[in-house]
Amino acid sequence: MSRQTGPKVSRPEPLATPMEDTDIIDFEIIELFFFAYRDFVSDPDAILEKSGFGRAHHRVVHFVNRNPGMTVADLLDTLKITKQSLARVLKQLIDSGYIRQVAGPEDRRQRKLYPTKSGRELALALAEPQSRRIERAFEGASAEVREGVKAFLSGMRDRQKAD
Amino acid sequence: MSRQTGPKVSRPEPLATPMEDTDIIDFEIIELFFFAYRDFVSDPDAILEKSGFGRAHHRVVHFVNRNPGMTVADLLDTLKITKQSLARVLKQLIDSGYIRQVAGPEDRRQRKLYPTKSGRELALALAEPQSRRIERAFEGASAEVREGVKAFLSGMRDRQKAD
DNA sequence: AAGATATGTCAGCTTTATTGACATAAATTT
DNA sequence: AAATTTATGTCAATAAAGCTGACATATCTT
Repeated sequence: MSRQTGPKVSRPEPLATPMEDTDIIDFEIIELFFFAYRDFVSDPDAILEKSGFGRAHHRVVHFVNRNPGMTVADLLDTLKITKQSLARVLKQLIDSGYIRQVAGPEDRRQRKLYPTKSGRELALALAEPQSRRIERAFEGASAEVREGVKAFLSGMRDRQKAD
Repeated sequence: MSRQTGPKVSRPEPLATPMEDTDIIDFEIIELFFFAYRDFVSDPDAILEKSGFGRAHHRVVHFVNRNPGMTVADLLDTLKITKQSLARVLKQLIDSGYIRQVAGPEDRRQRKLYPTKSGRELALALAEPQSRRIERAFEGASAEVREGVKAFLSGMRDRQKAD
């Protein structure tokens, strides 16, 4: 296929030894985290594709339900995506009747976002399998471990970057 | 803008109350997990974009380094993506000298994948900030909590689905 | 010899993101 | 009042990373 035709290039030797955890690198957790998240989002993904929505819609529905009245700017800040990326997704959710916009009572430039009843239901339906998965993962865990997991996940976040 | 022009459609009322944790839904962990993962992958993303690579390249480099000699089929299985999706990314990594293919010694149809020296270095460079983040998140955690976090992450994975 | 398997490749499509440019309405500053 | 800034929306083009379907090749198995 790519059978080395041109002038012979000396290619570096392949390494056969696996990369293991070292003093400085914790590959085990890195990998566990990857698999955990991959499967964690697969539940809602399966539900969403029936409605023609994707992961991006899920995030928007989730946060608007958690913080009704949040503005578009708040949402951009939370999701760390661009305005244009959000726009399409948000428009579809509004057109489908899952989210409503209301002009801000003080600042009328703002568009405050609220879930509708069906938006609330969608958010709950999406969260349910994830929540069951979490409960399963906690099976047999002590209260200390449960709190420890929360602290760990919280500690994985970026510290506030100047703004 | 989208100023309701046509026949008046009665739109559902917006809901103003936030969704809180219930007996059945654990929104807190769902959200912590989202933020944790978002920031966790942002470190390598920043490194990768300098080389013109993306998240997909990272995953391939990681797993080939962890399991040198794995085949293309193994990788497809691990990443749960399609052959065609993998092909483009893998080709770029091979062309750039980070990964080498070697025909299987027993089954010569197989292409066993190995990292080169620079492939190993890339994998380590990508893992390093993630590992520091993990260590930071574990600060002050007891051995029990550390084990509990691993068990939790492991428990979040899908159980084996029949194959 | 026939069929199955592992891989590669071509062509086209979709989703989710990106950037840049510009428009509008409302609030704020001068 | 005029100018500027802010919050939002929108148009156009692009990119990354996935997808499906179809087909080719080499190799192994029966």
